[in-house]
Amino acid sequence: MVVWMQIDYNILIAYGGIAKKFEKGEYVFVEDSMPHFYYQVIEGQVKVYYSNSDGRELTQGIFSRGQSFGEPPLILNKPYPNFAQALTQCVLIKLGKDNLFKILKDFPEMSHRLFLTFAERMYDMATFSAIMIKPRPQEKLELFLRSLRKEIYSEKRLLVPFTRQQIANFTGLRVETVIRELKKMSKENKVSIINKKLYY
Amino acid sequence: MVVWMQIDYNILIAYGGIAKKFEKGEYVFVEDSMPHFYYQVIEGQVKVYYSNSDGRELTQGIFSRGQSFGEPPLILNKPYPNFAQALTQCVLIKLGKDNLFKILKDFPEMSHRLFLTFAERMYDMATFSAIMIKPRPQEKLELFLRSLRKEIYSEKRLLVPFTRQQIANFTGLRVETVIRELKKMSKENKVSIINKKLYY
DNA sequence: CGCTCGTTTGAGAGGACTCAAGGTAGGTGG
DNA sequence: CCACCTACCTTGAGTCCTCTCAAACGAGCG
Repeated sequence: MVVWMQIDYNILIAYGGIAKKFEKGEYVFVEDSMPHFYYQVIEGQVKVYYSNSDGRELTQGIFSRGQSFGEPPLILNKPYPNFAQALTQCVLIKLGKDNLFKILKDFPEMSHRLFLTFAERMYDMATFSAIMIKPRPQEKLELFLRSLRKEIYSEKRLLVPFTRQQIANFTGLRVETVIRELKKMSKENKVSIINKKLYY
Repeated sequence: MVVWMQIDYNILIAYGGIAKKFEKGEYVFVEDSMPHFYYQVIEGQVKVYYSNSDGRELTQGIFSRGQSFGEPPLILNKPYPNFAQALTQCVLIKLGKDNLFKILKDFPEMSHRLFLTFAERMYDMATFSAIMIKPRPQEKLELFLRSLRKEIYSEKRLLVPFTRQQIANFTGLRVETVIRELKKMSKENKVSIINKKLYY
C-alpha cells in the first residue's frame, strides 16, 4: 500500500525538518498563539478543533499519517484560530516556515499538491458550513453522515466510525441531542442502530 | 489607487476569458450543479452563500472587483455546495478550467497568488467556524465584529457596513435576535448605535 | 403621497440544552 | 473468575432562550 504524503519525508528532513514526539493529549498549538512551524503527521492522530468557554468543542478535522495541518495561519503569519491536540501518541515533523517556502519553490509538484489539498480542505469546510446553517439537529446529522460517504458509492449501510460524542463535536450538538435524534432517525429507518453501533 | 486583481485582466482575455454581464439577483451558479468556469469579478458584487429550506441563509463571502470565487469545486470537479448570486449588476470574466490551468502553469506568480488567496480564504472560513460554535448570540456577534477589523488597528469605533439582515446571514442568527442582542451590547457599551447605524 | 426596504417591538411556543442519574461494555488487576 | 474502573451510552425532567409570527415605524425615493 502506498502511503500518500503531503511532502516527501526525505525532502522534509533534507530541508531541516525535525521529528518530534507528542504524548496523547498534548497540544501541538493553541488558540491565539503565533505559528512557527509546518506540521506533518508521521504517526498517530491529531485533532484540530475550536472550543468555547462552555467546554463545548467543534472538530475541524482529524489528521493522520501523511497529512499536514495548520498551514494557513503559518503562511499568513496570523494567530491560530483553533487548537491542535494529539489524540494518540504522535510523531510529527516540524519544519520552519522559511524552509517550507524553500521546498515549495524548489519542488513545484509539492507546491501543486499542497494547492490541491487546500482546495479539498476548502471544499470540506464549505460542507461543514452547510451543516452549521441547518437549524434542526436531524438535518445537521443527515448532512454530516452524507458527507462521510462522499466518495463511497455503496448500497449497504456502513458503520460510522465515531462515538456519539465525536459526532456531537462535528455537528456542534450536544451528546444527548445526538442520541435522541439518532434514535428517532432509526425509527424512521434513516439509519440503523445495531448493538449501539451506528450504520448509515 | 492600484486595483488588486487575482489574475491580470489581459492574461485572462489572452487565454480565452470572456466577459459576461449578470443582472442583479441573477445566479452565477447554484447548489449541486457542476462547475465549468473560473469566475473573476470585474465590476459589481457577488454573494456566495448556503441556504436551507427554511429560507434562511448563511453568507460565505461577498466578492468584488478583482476577486475570484468558487474555485475549489472547479479544481476538484465536484458539485458546488453553495450558491453564487449577483448582488448588483455585475461583469464577470468566465474562463474554462483547462485555460485556467494553463495560466497557472505559464505564470507561477499567478499560481502563488491564488495559493495565498486560498490560505486567506481558509483562515476566514476557520474564523466563521469559530463563530458557529458559539451557542450564545452575543458571542457570535462579538466574534463576527472582531473579525471585521482584523487588519484595522484603530482606537475609534468604526462603522459596520452591513445591515442587520446581512449580519444575521453572516452569523446564522435571525434579524430580530441580532437587533435585540446589539441593543443589549449597546447598553453594555460594547458597541455604539447612533442613528440606527452600528459602530464597533 | 405611496411604495419599498430596513429596523424595531411584543407575545408566545418549541425545542435543544442543562443537570442529574443510571446503564452497559470492555479492560485491568487481585 | 470476580470486583472494579473507565469510557460511552441512555433516559427523564425542567428551564431557558432563541425563533416564529404579527404588526408597526422610519427613511429614502420616484
